[in-house]
Amino acid sequence: MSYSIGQVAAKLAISPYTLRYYDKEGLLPFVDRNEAGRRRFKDNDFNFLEVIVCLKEAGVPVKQIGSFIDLCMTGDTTLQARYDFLADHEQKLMAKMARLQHTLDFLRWKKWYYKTALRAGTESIHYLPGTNQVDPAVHATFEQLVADGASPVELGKIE
Amino acid sequence: MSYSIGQVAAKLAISPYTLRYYDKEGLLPFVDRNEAGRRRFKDNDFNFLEVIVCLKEAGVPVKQIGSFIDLCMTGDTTLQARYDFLADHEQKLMAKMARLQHTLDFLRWKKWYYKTALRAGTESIHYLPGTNQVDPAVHATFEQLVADGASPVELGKIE
DNA sequence: GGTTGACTTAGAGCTGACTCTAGATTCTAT
DNA sequence: ATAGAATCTAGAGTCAGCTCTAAGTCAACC
Repeated sequence: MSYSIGQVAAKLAISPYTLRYYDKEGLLPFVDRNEAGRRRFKDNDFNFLEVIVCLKEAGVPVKQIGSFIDLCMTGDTTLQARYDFLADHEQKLMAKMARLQHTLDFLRWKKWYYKTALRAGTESIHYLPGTNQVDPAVHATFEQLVADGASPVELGKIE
Repeated sequence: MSYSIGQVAAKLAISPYTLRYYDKEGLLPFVDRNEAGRRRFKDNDFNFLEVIVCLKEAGVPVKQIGSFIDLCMTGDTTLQARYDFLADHEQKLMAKMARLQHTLDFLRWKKWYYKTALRAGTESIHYLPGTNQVDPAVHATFEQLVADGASPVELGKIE
C-alpha cells in the first residue's frame, strides 16, 4: 500500500506544503518516489511521521528532528543516541508541563480575583484603601482558601 | 519604590529589548516616565507584568495580551470580559496539557522501543521477519505491559 | 570636565516555520 | 483524447517574536 502526499497530508491534518517543507529540511529521507518523481509514502513511513509529529508537538525544532531522523537512517550504531535524544526531550517536556501547571494555577487565581470583583461590581475591593494598587494580601487570601482545602478550579467558577 | 527597565528586565529574566517591544505593542500602557522620558516601573506594575508573563507562557499571542491589558485599563465595565478571557485561555491551556500528556506517553513508548532494541543490540528485533518494517504488534506489546500495571516511566528506564 | 554606562527612539535585521506562486508535468475520469 | 486535479521544483513572501543598530540623551563617577 502506498500513499500520495495529499493523502498523507489529509491523514495527518497538515498541509502538503508543510510536508514538502519537512522533506526539504531533511525530515523525510525515507520517502520513495515513483517513476515520475512523485512521493510515494509506505505504511512503514507512518512510524517515522508519528515520531515527527510527536517531536513537533513536544516543541522540538525542525532541525533537531532532522538530526534524529538522520540517526534513524544510520542504523543500529545510533540506538543509544536515539534513546538519549528521546530521554532528553522527555525531561524537557516534563519540565515544561510543570511550568504550564503553574501557569494554570495562576490563571485560576486571577479568575477568582475577577469573580470576586464581579460579585462586588468593582475591582477596587482588591485595592489598598485610598489607592489604585492591588493589596498584596488578596493573593494570600486566595492561597489560604486553597490551603484550607478549597479547589482552585471551583473557586474560579461563576454560579 | 520605582524601577528602571534594566532592573525589571533582570527581575523577570527577559531582555530590555523585549520589554520595549512589549511596550511598542501596547502591553505596558501603565508604565510611568520620568522627566527625561525614561520608564519608571512601580511596584503595582508587577501585577500586570506577572499576568503578561503568565499569558505568554500559556502561549497567548502578544496582540491578544494587548487586548487584555486594554480591558484592564478601561475599568470595571470590562470585569466580565476579563474573566471570560482568562476562562477561555484556562480551557485552551488544559487542552494543550492533555495533548502534551499524550506526547509524553508517546515518547515513553519510543524510549522502551529503543531500550529493548539496545538490549538486543539491534532494532531489527522489532521488524516483521525478513523486512525492514516495524511490526505493528510491538506497540501492542508495550500497551499490554502498561495495561498489566507497568509504569510507562519505569518501562523506559535503562538499568 | 570628560568618560562610561544605562537609557531613549525609529527602524532594520534575524529566525523559525511555514505558505504560497509560477510554470511545468503527470495522473484520473469522462 | 482531453479537461481538470494533483503533483513537482525553486524560490519568494509572510508572520510572530524578538534582537539589534544608530544616533542621541542623561546621570554618575574620577
